[in-house]
Amino acid sequence: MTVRTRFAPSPTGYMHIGGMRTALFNWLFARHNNGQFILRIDDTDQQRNVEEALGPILQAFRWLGLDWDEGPEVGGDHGPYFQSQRGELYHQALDDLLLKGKAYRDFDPPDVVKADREAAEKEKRNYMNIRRSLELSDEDIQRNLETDVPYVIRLFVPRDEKVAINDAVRGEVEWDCSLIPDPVIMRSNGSPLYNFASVIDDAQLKITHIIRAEEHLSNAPIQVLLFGALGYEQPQFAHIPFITAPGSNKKLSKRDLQKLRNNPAMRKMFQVADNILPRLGLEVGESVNPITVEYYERLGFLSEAIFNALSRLGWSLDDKTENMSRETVIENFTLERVIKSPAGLDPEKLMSYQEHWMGQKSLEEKVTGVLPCLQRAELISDSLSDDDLSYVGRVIVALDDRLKTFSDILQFDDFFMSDDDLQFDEKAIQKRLIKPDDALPLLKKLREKLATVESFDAVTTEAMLHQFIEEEEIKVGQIIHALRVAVSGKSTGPGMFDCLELLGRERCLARMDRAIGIAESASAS
RNA sequence: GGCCCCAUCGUCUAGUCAGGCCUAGGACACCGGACUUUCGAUCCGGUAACGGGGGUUCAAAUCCCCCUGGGGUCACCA
Repeated sequence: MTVRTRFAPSPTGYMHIGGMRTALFNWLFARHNNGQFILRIDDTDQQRNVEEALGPILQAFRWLGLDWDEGPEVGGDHGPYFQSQRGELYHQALDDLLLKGKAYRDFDPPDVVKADREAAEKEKRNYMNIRRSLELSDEDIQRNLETDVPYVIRLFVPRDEKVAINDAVRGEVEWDCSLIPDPVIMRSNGSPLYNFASVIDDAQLKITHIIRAEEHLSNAPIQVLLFGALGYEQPQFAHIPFITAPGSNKKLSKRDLQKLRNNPAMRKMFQVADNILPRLGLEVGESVNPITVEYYERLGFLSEAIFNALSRLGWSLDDKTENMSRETVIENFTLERVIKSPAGLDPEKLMSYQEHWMGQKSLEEKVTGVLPCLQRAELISDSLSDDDLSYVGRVIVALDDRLKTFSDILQFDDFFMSDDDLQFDEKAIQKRLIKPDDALPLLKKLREKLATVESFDAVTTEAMLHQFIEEEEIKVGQIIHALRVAVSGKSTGPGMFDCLELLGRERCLARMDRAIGIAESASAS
């Protein structure tokens, strides 16, 4: 039998990282078993524009490299793949259940049901719905229908039975039906509820394995009952652990976005977003934040890294392998190696995957990755000459592994700013140019020497600087920090002489003049 | 509260089903050292865990029971 798995996102306008991980496991299981992965869209009661809200979600799938065999854009033999278009199928199933007596119309108005529930709560007993409508005669029911008395349809739960699943990750889990109230499967307005629609869809789409997050475990008994009542075979369930916020064991939720900001492990991710996103013309919000996939794409993370990190949330290959390619994960992914306990998202671990995969990238790939960031931040023009490209390449070579995400290039914007626009870090100027008494005189002397050095390549300037140090009888540290601040505006950066060579003589001298001017006027006042 | 799930270093996890190879392995983080003009990187080294209590057994992280702790879910949401 062909393995078929699915993921059923609601068109919300963003892809949650936890949902992405669930989708990934479904996709991996399908790919590992040469099966099919289906995307189905849960767009019942959607007010917003579905197509627009679906865009970022499909984009997240494409970015991560998760292709789907059936679903939006690609179609398939089991469609439609939008729940909103499957209404007819739900009603056929409903009629079937009603006919077989497996479901019934409940004419109790909502306030009566609510009162029942409150009464049970008050008496501290378990609420079970009172099946008053089951007492109705056929004539009563007929009359109710003719006079349009509103009703919902409930599944008739056989209270003397037990339901069980053999979960692929959790093993045998059993529920006592005597504790399960009859669930509503169709609203009074005629629309189906999730638990019901989902079962119909899964059955009709011939889904063999339902892989979903643990929070759905309590939906399982009802769905199992539904599969049985409809005469469908029960699919294999696999309830994978949900993802928790760093240092917590609570489910990572979009509702706790503000709380996450204060989470020590997440703080850095938000700070990066606050600093970088505006420069890219974006801002932190519902759709772009550390728990959405778009955040990582926008900030120039590698999809290989996110794929790797997501794979490791609740799954491992063995006792030591951490860095895995898509192929390796597909080849080795089994539900057997999915863990039961919650999986915590660790931004630092994620970053270590990112560093690993960035290290695998060629210079060309890095240039390509960095360009959109530079262009969006208007640090480089949209029409690039070969010289521009090779300059970006040389900067990246100098940056070496300081470039961890593509957007990190913005931290080294001094290579791309004009000499007049360059911002000097005030603290750095203070510490390196103003505070040491000898800094300014030395820097001025060095400036004159640099102006006359015959070539401005890294080797020559380095040799020159060492000669300068000997002549002045100083240590490297007494001049090089001042030089760095003067030339880049910052106190840290790539190798000093690489920086000089990249910028070239004219730009270095111009920047040194500006820095000297700033420092002098600051110390004068 | 009912039902259900879970429990190994600070974190993610290997080991649990088929008890001994576990003086509990790896990774991230952290601490120290080396290198270094800064930052970063790299290389060496180090600290650090089986929630508690009972069993079973020659032997328990692993099997059984109880306790404790944490979590999920209880809609005419998905």
